[in-house]
Amino acid sequence: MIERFHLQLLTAVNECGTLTLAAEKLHLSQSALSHSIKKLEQQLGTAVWEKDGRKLRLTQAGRQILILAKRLLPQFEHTELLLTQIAKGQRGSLRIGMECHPCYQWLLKVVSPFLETWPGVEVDVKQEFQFGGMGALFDYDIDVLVTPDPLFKSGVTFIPVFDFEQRLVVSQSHPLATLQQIEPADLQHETLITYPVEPQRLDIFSQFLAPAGCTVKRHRHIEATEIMLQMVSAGRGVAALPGWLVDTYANSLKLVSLRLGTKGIMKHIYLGMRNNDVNIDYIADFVRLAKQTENQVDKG
Amino acid sequence: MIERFHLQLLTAVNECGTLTLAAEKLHLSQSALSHSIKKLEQQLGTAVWEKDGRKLRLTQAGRQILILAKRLLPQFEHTELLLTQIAKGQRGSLRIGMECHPCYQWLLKVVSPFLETWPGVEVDVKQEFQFGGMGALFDYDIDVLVTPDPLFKSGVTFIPVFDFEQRLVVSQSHPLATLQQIEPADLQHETLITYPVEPQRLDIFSQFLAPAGCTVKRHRHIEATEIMLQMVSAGRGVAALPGWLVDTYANSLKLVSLRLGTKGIMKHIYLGMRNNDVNIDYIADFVRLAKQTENQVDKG
DNA sequence: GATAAACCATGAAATTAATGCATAGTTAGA
DNA sequence: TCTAACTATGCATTAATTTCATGGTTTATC
Repeated sequence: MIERFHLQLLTAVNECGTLTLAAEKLHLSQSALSHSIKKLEQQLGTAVWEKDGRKLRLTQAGRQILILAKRLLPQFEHTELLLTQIAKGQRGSLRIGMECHPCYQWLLKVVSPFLETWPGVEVDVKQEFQFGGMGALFDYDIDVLVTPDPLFKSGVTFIPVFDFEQRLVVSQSHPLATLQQIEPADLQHETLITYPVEPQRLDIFSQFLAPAGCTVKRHRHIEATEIMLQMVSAGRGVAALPGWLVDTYANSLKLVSLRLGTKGIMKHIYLGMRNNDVNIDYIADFVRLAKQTENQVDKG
Repeated sequence: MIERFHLQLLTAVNECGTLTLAAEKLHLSQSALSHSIKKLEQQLGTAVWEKDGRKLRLTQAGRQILILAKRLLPQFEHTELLLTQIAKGQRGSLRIGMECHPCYQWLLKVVSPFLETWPGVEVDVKQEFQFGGMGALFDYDIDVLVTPDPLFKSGVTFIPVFDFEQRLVVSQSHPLATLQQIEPADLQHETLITYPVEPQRLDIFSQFLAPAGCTVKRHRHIEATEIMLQMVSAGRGVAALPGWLVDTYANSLKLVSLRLGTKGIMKHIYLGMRNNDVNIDYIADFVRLAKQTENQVDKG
């Protein structure tokens, strides 16, 4: 069996020229190396060096091992370096799961500084999960879940990072645009545009229309946030979206956002992660950065 | 320090799923593996697996090591396979040094069957040596020396493999072409074409012209055998070459070869090799094949 | 929810391997 | 022929690996 030590041995002897000097370099006795060589040669069934006077010359076999050493040793060392970085929490992978469609815009603001601070961490964003966001977290498909619906189970920690109001978006020329606030009945003749998810996961249904026993004239699905806003801007329908998100497009698309009900629908975005991971440096920092964005958004 | 054993350990656990089964596969106890893992993790400063119920899941660090394992283990194994072949004498390198210009044609007849018999042996032919063929042999620049001038020194063995007569080549229309044999004085008005080496290494000078105190009208150097023969064919000069070599071109180039002196110049090609290498299977076989060609050439 | 089965972890003892010491055996060069 | 500079080797020592026995956890089953 050729061991890593043998590769180092070959390399050292090759560089130093003699066993004695190689032994010094490896902080071992000349005797130890001599014994190692003898054992290796016995195992291989072939000499690694042949003595030429008081020098050692590599045999054919020895040359092959040296070639192997030159190729493999740097790879060992590279991986070990990587591992010390992982151990120090400087390197890893952060797979973010999104259970909140409009939050994508917000996420970009968090990821951007994160990538700069943590060059060694590979970031990936996933949006579809076979067994839901929680399942993905438990199955190690993702490391952090961005969701408005935390499920406080053991083994997982949820941290609130961002509050916002879910508001109705209409175009500036829409009849509802002048109202102070929207009541469920106001929507009965409207086309409501939402993301293509089950209605019970949409607050405008579960917290607004359903409790009042109201419905809308028509319900349309659109995947992309920007297209959705374009449709609203064109008067093709209304949508329920985070206030801060609407604000960023309000001027350019001539949009107005309105409170839903008297108190408005208040939402919170949570970051969920496995308890074990909470103290990983770069994950803690991700949470910190996520919390910071709130202030920026409020101002913006 | 990540050792080869650790790579095997990671691989085995990855394949078997559990420590217990991996231990079986590696012919060790489950306890031994558990101890090894603990030690490795302490050295690395990071966990390799994390327990999930009664299963083990690789950590980020563990995944890196597994990647390393998948890349390095096959290379270890490949080299070990190579070494067993070297140990059995099935593989190696045969660097042939040529100190006999025209023998190149002959060498091809030896190398061709050799390559078929010894697919694992890498053959290389070298023709120029800083310190002569013997020096190259002693310096391990070559493994076999093809030469007509053996130097019987200790440490090196020379084996005669091939006899031939050095003859004068002239074109069929040359005035000398009708002679039974050539005497030194016959060449005094001729242009002699030779390989570009020192005259003392050319038999026609050292064994034929010089002893008789004769010279030629002109002496030209040409490197390539075939061009040399073309020149002779065109009546531009005469040359001294092995009889068998001339025979192969006699018809196509309208050449005649003539005996030099009454007894002719008889030559022997020797294969020289280091004593240590004489018993290496493929080198012994190379000598055997070299001896065989003599019969073929005689007939041809 | 008790029980058995399947795992992994651990301490201590036993075994095995690696290492160093002292020294002998070579070789090269003065 | 010496000496300096190496490598090889037997033996004692030290360190490591491995096993054994056992305890603890988790999962599945009745």
